[in-house]
Amino acid sequence: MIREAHPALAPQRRERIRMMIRDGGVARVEDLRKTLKVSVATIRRDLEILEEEGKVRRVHGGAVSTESRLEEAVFENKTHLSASEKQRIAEEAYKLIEADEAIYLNGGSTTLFLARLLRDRKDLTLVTNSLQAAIELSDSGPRVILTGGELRRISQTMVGPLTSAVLEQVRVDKAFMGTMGMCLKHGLTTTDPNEAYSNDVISKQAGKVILLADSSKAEKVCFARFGDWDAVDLLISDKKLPQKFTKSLRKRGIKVRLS
Amino acid sequence: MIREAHPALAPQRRERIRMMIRDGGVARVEDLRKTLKVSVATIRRDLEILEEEGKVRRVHGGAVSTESRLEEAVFENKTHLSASEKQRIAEEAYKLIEADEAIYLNGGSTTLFLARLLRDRKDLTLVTNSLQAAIELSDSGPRVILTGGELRRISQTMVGPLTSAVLEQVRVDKAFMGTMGMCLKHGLTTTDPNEAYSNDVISKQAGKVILLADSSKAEKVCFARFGDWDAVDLLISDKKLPQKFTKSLRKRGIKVRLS
DNA sequence: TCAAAAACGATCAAAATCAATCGCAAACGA
DNA sequence: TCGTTTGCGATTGATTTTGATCGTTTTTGA
Repeated sequence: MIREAHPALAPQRRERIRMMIRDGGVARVEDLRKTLKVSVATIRRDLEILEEEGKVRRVHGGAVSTESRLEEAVFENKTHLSASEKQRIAEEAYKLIEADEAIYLNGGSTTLFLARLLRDRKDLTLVTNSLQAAIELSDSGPRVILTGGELRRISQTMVGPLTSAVLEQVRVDKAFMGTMGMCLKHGLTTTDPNEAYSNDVISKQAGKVILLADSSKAEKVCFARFGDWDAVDLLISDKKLPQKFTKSLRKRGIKVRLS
Repeated sequence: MIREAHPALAPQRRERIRMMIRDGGVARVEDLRKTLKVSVATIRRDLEILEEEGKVRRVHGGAVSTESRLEEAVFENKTHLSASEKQRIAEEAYKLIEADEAIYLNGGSTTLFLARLLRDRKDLTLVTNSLQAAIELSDSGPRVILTGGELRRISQTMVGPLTSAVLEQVRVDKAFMGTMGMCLKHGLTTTDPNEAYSNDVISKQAGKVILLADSSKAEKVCFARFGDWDAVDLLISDKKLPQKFTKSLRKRGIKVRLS
């Protein structure tokens, strides 16, 4: 029987399960097994304990949350839509992060996936305007710096003029940015002008700007424009991204990586 | 048997272990052994001592922090310790809030109770450095403005120099402040200097400073001093507060209300 | 309604971790 | 100098955790 080299401590693992179930509302045993890299037996035992503690309720195939959290339908649905693409994009992005770097994550489901990968990276400094990312890393992981500002409920991010007060005082090596829309002609767009403004500010403070966007975002245009393609160093997307899109960007000197 | 040339003194080593566990939330025996270059037996003995002192909780494979949220029970216990007093104090404080006001809440369990009472107050603007308060009100309630800054894991608050960048740009009608210690002689104190500094800054930006502290805080002194009794307009506490305490404050022109 | 598939629970063995014990070496005081 | 104390490392048997197996139960879909 081969055991993991440096397994997480049991309470750590259970806490993570609890978080996943709380945030997602539900979790399947199989998904937990893959994420945590332990056997289903262990997952089941953990769920049993968590159920005794009243933190989750077991059902056939997994468990559901008892601590009904904020999680509104809108946000969650978006997270699970094309979740596997987002996961792969996040994993690809993770490879770019070197030791002791300072990075920025904005709000959005793709960047949240990336945040979850940072749990064991105590060497990093993470700057973010995403409340969800902060919650995810609130018990362990990198040094976390929140931007502050007004809480925008629908996206669970901090935005507005106050945000830039903090942003202007930090420098990050890499900014990983999710976006709502990316269009060759109209550039990068999101729904809220305040959100756009924050993205703009941090782009200028970042050594490299790395755009994380699955193919569903291609040629979409939202209300508020931010940055410009020129500011982007690298786009990480999935294989369904139209060839034309990739080509055009590369012609402009923007690297494109498809996971 | 080969011993290290200049081994750290035992208490030094234990302090280091305690710090590592506090910062990281957890530590495994094997990792500690490699870091500190002593045998596992020694690590275990140290953990045993630290557990007796209540500083860590041992688990199979290592130990977890008792101060972090990982060990939910402890945090919850602290919240529930004299919970009814805190609840009543919060309710009393709530009565002071008028329509359309801007208020500030710092971190702490008492202010968290107050935050929970604000769920239906869409007219208010809430400024806070407490992640927990923000989560509590993340789906509905007042306009929420977070201060930003570095996330302090133990208290789940945002602190440090970056915080003041935002704080200096806002004005609030009333600041509701929890504290760790209040002493007639040594003033108001908390455990972390950064936390203290944030409290200081907002005190100056507030129309009225209202201290929320149950009687267990009386005559307690912690490490980092903030503000001063002169800055406080009103103290809300419970009936167990020593008479002498109440009298002395009133003589100084500070209102005291016992719920 | 029935059969295949998936998930479950119980059980056992391997591996990691733990606790108890011993002995050594340095520090200390008489 | 000598005995005592203290801290540490090593050994060994016990305990805990984990993964795999297998028979049973639940779900799913025809």
